Amino acid sequence: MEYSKFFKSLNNKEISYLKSISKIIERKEGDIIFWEGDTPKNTFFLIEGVVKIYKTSNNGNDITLNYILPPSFIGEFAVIKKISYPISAEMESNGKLIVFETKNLTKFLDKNRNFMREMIMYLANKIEKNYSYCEDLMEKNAKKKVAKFIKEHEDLFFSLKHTKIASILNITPETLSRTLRELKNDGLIEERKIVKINKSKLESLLND
Amino acid sequence: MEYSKFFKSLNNKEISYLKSISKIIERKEGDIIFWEGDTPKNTFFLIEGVVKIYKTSNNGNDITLNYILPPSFIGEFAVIKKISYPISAEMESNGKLIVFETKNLTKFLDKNRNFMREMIMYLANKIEKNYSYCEDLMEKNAKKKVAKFIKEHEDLFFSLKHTKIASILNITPETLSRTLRELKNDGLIEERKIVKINKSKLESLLND
DNA sequence: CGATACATTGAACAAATTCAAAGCTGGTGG
DNA sequence: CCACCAGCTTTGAATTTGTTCAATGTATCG
Repeated sequence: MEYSKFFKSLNNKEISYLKSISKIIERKEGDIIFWEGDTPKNTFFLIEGVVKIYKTSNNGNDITLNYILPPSFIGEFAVIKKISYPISAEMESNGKLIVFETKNLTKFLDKNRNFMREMIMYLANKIEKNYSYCEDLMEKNAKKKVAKFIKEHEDLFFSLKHTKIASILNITPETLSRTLRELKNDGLIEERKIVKINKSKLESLLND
Repeated sequence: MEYSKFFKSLNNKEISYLKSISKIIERKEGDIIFWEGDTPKNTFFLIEGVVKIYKTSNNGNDITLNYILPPSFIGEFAVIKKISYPISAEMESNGKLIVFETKNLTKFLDKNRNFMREMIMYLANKIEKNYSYCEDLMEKNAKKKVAKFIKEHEDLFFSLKHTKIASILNITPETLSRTLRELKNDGLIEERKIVKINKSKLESLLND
């Protein structure tokens, strides 16, 4: 796996150091990456799939605070602050992660100026994304909320289950279902039936 | 003004450099710090007051994305990313700001390892706060939303106008008013009437 | 004493949630 | 190959909750 794709400012030696203090793991939809309260002994970097950041409230409901698309660290702020995770992270789809040993990673960060620069840029990006996500969430009109999500994440719209999309948008699956119907009625979404072409049968028909 | 209070890792020389590329300004409630679309020629650091971060949607409604309490940079991510502000910032109360020349500040950041470290910690903090704010906003129940705000920001609850609090919480002033009444009825809030003591009149009564 | 800005209240309305039931779909075992 | 099950999706009806808009109340300041 080409780490250099994710950490562009680092030279070969530095990249191989990062490789030496990490490993790549695969995770399935529904797998938990870390729970609220966990100590960040490992630092996770998403390279494939979708991750949901959430909190479980007293009454047991999950509130989605963010979703993370690769390439991105997950919960890096707790790592940097050296506090236990105040949030949970769960796979919303199958995916892959780089898992770093936190201790070595933070040591490396503290020593390496380029990596620091990259981290600053990375954190700034994350803040921007969080604002943008927050903006989407605060849209109270479900129709606009869903429309925005489809527009910005067509790929996720087709690859994630509706329950997962609903959870990302903090709406109920029922509302999502009804909203999609409305969007279809309004002609904003077209329903395409997938037509499988069975070539051999076509051939045989033509040859009759 | 003791910059060293805000930038703890810097030595005297560095602090006086920061002073040389900045000035302190005062702003009043309702003043705009920057508009969405502005180029971040200046970088703002809040040292007193409350700032609202928001976006104006197509239909003209403001959506609050965050509120900022001192000491804190405002819109620092746009400065770091060298993009124009994708958000607006407005004073929700009277306050004070440090205004840096962005060009010199970013140059300084790029050269100074301690400042970089401090910035990384600072950005991590901001991400954490944003999640926490997001959590509060996503609470759909107005009663809990308001209760949480009062609990976490008793000072702001008493110092900000209700319209400002409502705007921070993304609810209408009417809802806030009704919610506060409910909280009072439930005994979660006690209404204390402030009794002003007019000492001179008291004196004169006693001297009669 | 207005005037102005802010706060509260009421009634009608809009929109999402909840809960229950029914519909689909893909996979498994007989 | 069919029947059945489990998980996901859709639909309906009742309910809850916040918004909107209009009106009234309240406070502060010249």
